Amino acid sequence: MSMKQGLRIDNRDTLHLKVCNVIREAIIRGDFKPGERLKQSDMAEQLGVSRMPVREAFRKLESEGLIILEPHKGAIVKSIQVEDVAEIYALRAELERIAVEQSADLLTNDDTQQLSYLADQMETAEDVDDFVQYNIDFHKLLIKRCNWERLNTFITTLWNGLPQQTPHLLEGQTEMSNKEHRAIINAIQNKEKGKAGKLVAEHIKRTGEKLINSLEKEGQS
Amino acid sequence: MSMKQGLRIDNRDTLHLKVCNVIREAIIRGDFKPGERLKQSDMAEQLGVSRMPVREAFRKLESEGLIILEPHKGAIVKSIQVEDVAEIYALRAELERIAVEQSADLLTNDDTQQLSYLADQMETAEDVDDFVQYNIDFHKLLIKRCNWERLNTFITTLWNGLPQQTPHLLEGQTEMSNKEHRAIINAIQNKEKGKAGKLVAEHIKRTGEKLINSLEKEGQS
DNA sequence: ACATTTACAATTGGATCCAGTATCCTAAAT
DNA sequence: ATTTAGGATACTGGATCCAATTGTAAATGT
Repeated sequence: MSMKQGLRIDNRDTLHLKVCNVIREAIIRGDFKPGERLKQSDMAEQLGVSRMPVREAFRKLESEGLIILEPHKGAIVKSIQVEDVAEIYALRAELERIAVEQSADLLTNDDTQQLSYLADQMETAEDVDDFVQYNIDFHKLLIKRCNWERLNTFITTLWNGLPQQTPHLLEGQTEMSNKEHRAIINAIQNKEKGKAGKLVAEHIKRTGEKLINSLEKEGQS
Repeated sequence: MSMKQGLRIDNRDTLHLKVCNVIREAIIRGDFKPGERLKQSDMAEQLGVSRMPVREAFRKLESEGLIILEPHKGAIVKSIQVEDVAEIYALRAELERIAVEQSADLLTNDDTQQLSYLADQMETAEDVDDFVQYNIDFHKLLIKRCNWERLNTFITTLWNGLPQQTPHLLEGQTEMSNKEHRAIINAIQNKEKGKAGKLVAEHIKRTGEKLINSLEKEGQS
C-alpha cells in the first residue's frame, strides 16, 4: 500500500455528501438568505445532478439545523433571532469548556505553538475578516484533541448555527479577546486544564453578550 | 373553524418518519444488537414498504447517532463502550442543568404536582422497570418548558444514545435518587432555579458514576 | 500449498417515473 | 364585492429501475 504521490481520484465521497457540503457552505456564507425557499429541482439542476442526492443532502442539513423541512412543502433556510444567538453562545460556552478540559492534556507542542502563532496573527491582523478566520482556527484547535464524538458534533452544529457574516459587530473588542486568548494559552502550557476550560467558557460568554448587545442596538436603529 | 369533535385522520406523518420511529424504538429497546448490520432491503420487506423511506430513515438515525452509515457498505447499529457512557452522562449533567434553569420558572402548578406524583410513584415502585420509566418521565418533565430547541435535541440525542436495558445496574441506589428528586422538587417550588439546575447536574453525575462502576465490575466478572 | 488475480453475487447509491398533496388562480354563488 | 368551490400547476414523497462499489469465492499461476 504505497500511495506515493497525489495521483488520487478526485473525490471518493458519495454524491449526496458533496452536494450537502456545497449547500452548507452556501448557507453559512449567506448565499441563501434566511427564510428563503430551496427547491429540490432547482438545486439539482444548478448542480447538475438528479433530485435524489439533493433530497438526502436536505435531510442531513435539516439534522444540522440549517434548514427546516416541512412535509410536502419543502425546505426553507432557518432564520436566526436574537434568542438563538443567546442559546448558541450559552451552549458553546459550556460545551467548549468541557471539550477543552478533554483536549488540553492531549495537545502536542506543535499544537500549542500553532495556538501562539494564531494569537500573534490575531494581534497583528489588518482587517476584521482575517481576525475572524484566525479566531475560528484558534477555537477549533483548542478542542482538536477532544475525543468525545457527540460533543464534537454538538459543537460543530452550534458553530454552523449562525451565518458567519457578523464580524463587523465584533469591531473594537479585539484587544479584550486577544488578552483572553493569551491567558488561555498560558493555562494550557501550565497544564491547568480546569482553568483553561473556565477561561474559554468566560471568553465565549463575554463575546456572546457583546454580540447580543450589538445586535439589539442594530435592531433599534 | 370550530373543529368540534375528534373525527381526525389517523396519522398524517410521512412514511419515512413512521419507518424511522419504528426502527428507533427497536434499536433503543435492544431488538437490534449493537454491531448488527441493517440491510435496507430486509428492513423494507419486513415493514412492507419500498427501500426509499428506509434509506431516508437511516440517514436520520445516523444523525441521531444510533447507527453508523458507511458509504457503499451500509448501516450498523452503534455499539456503546464505557467511555461513551461517561461522555453521555457528563454531557447530560451540564445540558440538563442549563435546560432546568430555562424551564424552572415556566413550570406550571400542574407540572410540579405531576413531579411530586412521579416522585411518589418512584418511592413506592415495586420493580425496577417501573422505577426506570417514572424516572425517565420525571427528568423529561423537569425540562419540558425549556424553549431552546437545539438544547432539547441535544438532550434527546443523549437520552437515545444508550439502550435502555441497564436498569438492573441501578438496583439498590433508588433511595439516594429518591432523596435527590425531592430536593430538586423543593428547589423548584421555592423558585430557586439555579439551585435546581445544580442539583440536577449533581444527581446525573452521581448516577453516571454509579452506572460506570457497575459496568466495570460486570465487565471483570 | 499459498498468494494473487479475476469474475460474480450482493448491496448500496443515483436516476427516473409515478402518485399524492399543497398552493394558487379563476369562476361561480350568495 | 366577498367568499367559496373547483381545477390547474408545481412540487415533494414513494416506487422502481439502473449503475457503481464492495466482498467473496473460485481460478490461475508461482
